[in-house]
This record gives sequence, C-alpha cells and structure tokens, in this order.
Amino acid sequence: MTADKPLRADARRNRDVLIAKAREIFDAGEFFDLRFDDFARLAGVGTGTLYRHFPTREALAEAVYHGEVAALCERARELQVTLPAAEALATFLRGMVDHIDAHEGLARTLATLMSEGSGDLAEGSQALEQAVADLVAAAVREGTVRDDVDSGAVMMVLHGIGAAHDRPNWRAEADDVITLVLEGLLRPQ
Amino acid sequence: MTADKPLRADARRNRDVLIAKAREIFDAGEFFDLRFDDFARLAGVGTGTLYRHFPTREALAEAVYHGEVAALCERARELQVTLPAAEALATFLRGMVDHIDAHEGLARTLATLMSEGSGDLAEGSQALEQAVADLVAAAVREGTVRDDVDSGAVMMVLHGIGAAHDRPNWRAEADDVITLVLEGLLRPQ
DNA sequence: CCAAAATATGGAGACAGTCTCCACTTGTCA
DNA sequence: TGACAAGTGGAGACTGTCTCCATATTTTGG
Repeated sequence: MTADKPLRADARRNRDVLIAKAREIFDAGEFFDLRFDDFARLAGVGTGTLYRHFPTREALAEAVYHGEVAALCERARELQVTLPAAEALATFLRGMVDHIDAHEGLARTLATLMSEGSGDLAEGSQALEQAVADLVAAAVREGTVRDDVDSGAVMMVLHGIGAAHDRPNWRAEADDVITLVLEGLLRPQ
Repeated sequence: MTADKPLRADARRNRDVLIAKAREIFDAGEFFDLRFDDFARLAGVGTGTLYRHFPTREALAEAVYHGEVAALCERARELQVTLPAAEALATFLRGMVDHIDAHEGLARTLATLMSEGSGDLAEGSQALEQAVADLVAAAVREGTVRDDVDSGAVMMVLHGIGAAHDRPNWRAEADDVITLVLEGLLRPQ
C-alpha cells in the first residue's frame, strides 16, 4: 500500500517544506480559508508542484495530521496495556476531547476527512477507527461494557464532536456527550 | 424577524416553483452535486431570480426543509403531551433516526446547516434545538433523566448522526448511538 | 567527470462555478 | 390607462481549481 518509492532529493525537500508550512497555517486556523494556489506561493513552490505532491486540500491535511493521528493510536495502545479496558476506553475518549480542544485544526480536519469518506484519503481515520474498535472490544471481553453495541457508534459520536466544534458551548457539550456514552456503554451491572 | 413583506404575485410564484423543484432534487439526492446556475435553468428561471430569492445554496435548503423541521418540532410537542417525558424523548430520538433514514437529503442538509452555523441560516436548527431542549427539560423535571447534562449534548449527537450519514453501516450505528445516549441519560435509579 | 535518461519544477492559462449588474418586462395602484 | 414600483433573466466579470509542458535539476553508469 505505502509503496515507498524513493523521492528525488529536491522533491523530498519540497514536500517537507509544504507540510511544515501547512502545519503552521493549521495552527493559525487559516487552513480552510486559504486559496490553495496562494498556499503554494506561501510555501515558495509553484502550483504545479503543490498539486503533484498533494492533489487535494484534504490530502495535504491528511499528511499534516498523519503523525498526530498515529500518536493518538499509539496512545490508545499504551492505555490498553496499562489500564483496565473500561478505564482505558474512558481515558482515551476524554483525552480525545482534550486533544481536539487543544488543536482546533484537528477537529475540522477529522470532520472533513471522515465525512469525505472518499476511500483511501481517510486512511488516517481508518487507523483511528481501528484503535477505537480495539479499545471497545477489549472492554467487552473484560465484561465491563455491553456487547450489543458496535464500536462504530462510538466513532460516530466522535465524529459528531469533531463536526460540531463550532458550537458556542462546545467543550462542555463534548464532555457531556462522552459522559453519556460511557454511562450508556457500561454494562448495567 | 420574519417581517412579512407581501411579495408580488409573480415573485411569489417563482419562489414556490423554486422550492418545489428543490424538494424534487433533494429527494433524488442530487442537490449538492448540481451547479446552482443549472438549478435555476431547471426550475425555468434566470440565475438572477434564483440568487435574489435564495442568496446561497444553504438558504434554499433551509427553505425546503423549513416545513419538515417544523413538522418534527410539532411532533415533539405532541409526544410531550401524550407520553411520560422520558418516553417522549426516547420516541422522538428514535423517530428522528427513522426520519433521517427515510429522507437521505435531510441528513446532508441538517449537517450542512449546522456545521455552517452561520447565524440566522441555522434558524431551522434553532427551532429543532429548542424542541429537544424542551423534551430533555421535561424529563429532568420528571426526575427520570439526570440533570447534570446539557441538552446541547443530545443535539451534538444528533448532529453526529446526521453528519456521518454516509458511513457504510449507518443505520445500525445510529440506532446504537441513540441507545447509548438514552441509557446514559436515564438517571441511575 | 560527463553525457543521457529520469525526475521534478513553476506558472501561464484553460476551465468551472458563483454571483452581479442593469436594460427590460411585468404587476400594481389610483 | 398611465406611471411607478417590483421583479426578471442572462451576459459576462470574477474567483478559485487544476493541467500542461518547456525548462531545470538530479541521478546513473560508462
């Protein structure tokens, strides 16, 4: 899938510059407001180069957050090893909200990547989905979480939280949503 | 707010034709794929006329679903009168999923309207939000639903369900989400 | 170290939607 | 019926996206 074709030196350099610049723009929260062509100029490359490396805005967004998403997955795995499954799930979900809160850009990106859903562009969200599925499955095996609910539901909720990030009372509502879901997931003892 | 300025006869006619045509396109699920200008031609009016009546795609979508949302709100009020509050809430939320499932277009529209969030465009969702808030408040008064969770959380979840409507396993996941939320909302007796 | 081949670049301009503007048509009112 | 207000339509300006290819850079192997 990720057939590493060795890029030419200058190509690799340009690619890195693009990603670096994109990350910068992201953190300023201006990524989705910027003309894509202007972005190329800003990064000091021609539009052709930009488009060759990243055929769409989303592809670039994905590249920027590839590491970030990988880190989230990594964290999920860690939690899964060090905590009881139900707690691991809870901690992960709470942490997810924290993370989205801290990185405004991630919210929009995840929302876009997911709702686009267009095949392999959502590769990142695929990984995230798998991580969540694993956490839920472990908790089910442990017996603390009901087994009649698909982990996709949790993903859907996460999606909602990301997509609604511009609601005036976002943070509080997001926390409440997680509370509801966790409460609902715990097997009625 | 809704300062009824009497439209001229032909203007009103055109407006109605536009909405009717839009509803048709919606149900065919092609609304967001269609060039806005082409839509004008399709409805048999000039682009100028289209833009005067509905300055944006979203404004038109809102107009189309204004009635639909009003009906949902009406239904909420009915349920609230005829059922115990907790049941009313549950029935309404389940019905909401049914409704979105039946009208594919509504999902995309609600999602768009909400995530745009741009002021008064979301007037329709405002009404929906109020209806949900009322249902939750009643259930809280009744004592069957916890009082430490804002109704905005429910709205956020609904948002997620709408926004994720293109997930392969949408229906089942949406049902699961509602189950989780309801379970989480019920006051731990 | 020097071709020749392979790879990458950049930006002009084609293209596709969106939206505005205004000369003209249609409705309204006295 | 005349005159004024309200509404129309569509040509074309505008804005952002994306392609194409003559030119430049890197790599390779002799």
